[in-house]
Amino acid sequence: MNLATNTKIRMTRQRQQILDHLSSVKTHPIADELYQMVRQQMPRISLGTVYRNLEILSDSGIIQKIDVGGTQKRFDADISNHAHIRCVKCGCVGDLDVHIDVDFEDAARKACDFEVLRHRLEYSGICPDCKDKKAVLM
Amino acid sequence: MNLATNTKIRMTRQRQQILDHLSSVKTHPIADELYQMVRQQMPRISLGTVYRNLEILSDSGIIQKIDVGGTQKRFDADISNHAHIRCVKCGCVGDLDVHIDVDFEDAARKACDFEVLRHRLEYSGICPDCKDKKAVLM
DNA sequence: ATTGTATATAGTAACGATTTCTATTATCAT
DNA sequence: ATGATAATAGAAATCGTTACTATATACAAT
Ligand SMILES: [Mn+2]
Ligand SMILES: [Mn+2]
Ligand SMILES: [Zn+2]
Ligand SMILES: [Zn+2]
Repeated sequence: MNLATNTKIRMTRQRQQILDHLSSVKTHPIADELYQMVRQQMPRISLGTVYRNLEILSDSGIIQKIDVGGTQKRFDADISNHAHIRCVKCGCVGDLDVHIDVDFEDAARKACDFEVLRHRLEYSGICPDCKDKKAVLM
Repeated sequence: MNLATNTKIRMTRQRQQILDHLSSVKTHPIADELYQMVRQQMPRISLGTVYRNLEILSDSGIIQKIDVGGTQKRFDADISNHAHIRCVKCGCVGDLDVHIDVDFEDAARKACDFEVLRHRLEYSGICPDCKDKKAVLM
């Protein structure tokens, strides 16, 4: 299951907490980070519940799962179309509103025999914090 | 260690086989697929050796490790700058020579506080084989 | 060709992220 | 309030990848 389903989902206390916490941050947390956040309010929640709900919420199109390399998937309550940049030093992920006026899919259609569906633009670099740390060491 | 190192590496029989097999295909195989290929010639090679050598070869800049989503990393003996497209049905990965005349890094620099280093453009779609299979079912 | 030594190997165990399993509990349309 | 269905906690399992270790190999110097 990968696209948004139109099945209505039950709103459990756990699911609501996960969604609330994810909505309140701009950091693109991994599953375990959300687990730690929600545990403050619900100490008995299980990590499996966090994983399952993140899956259900992203399948429903309410949040998005993002894969910017590295070993862990990240999650974003902002489902608008925007790019991401990952810090090669600390692994943090930031938003990036680049608007490049190019029809990417169309360009790709001319270059292969696939039925082109979507594209993803991802950046890597060094975040402000890590830039500062580097400066201190010099 | 992530960038090309200038340390010279020993050429073992195992390493040569892995490199030869990878160079002979255009399929962007995963580690286990290369393991199966090399096993035809060297039945005693261990999967750990395949993983270690793929790491060493990509650190040396001789091959590239590519991450196009999904759970497994893929490898490519073609180190030229080109994009990839992944089939959402079967997971196969194809090459894509799209040349979009845009300074991606520069566009990103204006949109965030990161020191922008590089970008990656990735596509997903349906490969020719899976298009045919779908047609047969209709 | 022989040697020395740093590096690589096979085989196996460990790891870490994610998924699956199952008995119990909660949601929500009726 | 009831009951059908979906969700939960907690634990075990899965799977890609990495680490460990005793033995073997590559290769530069002799
Ligand atoms: Mn975002
Ligand atoms: Mn390629
Ligand atoms: Zn950073
Ligand atoms: Zn396909």
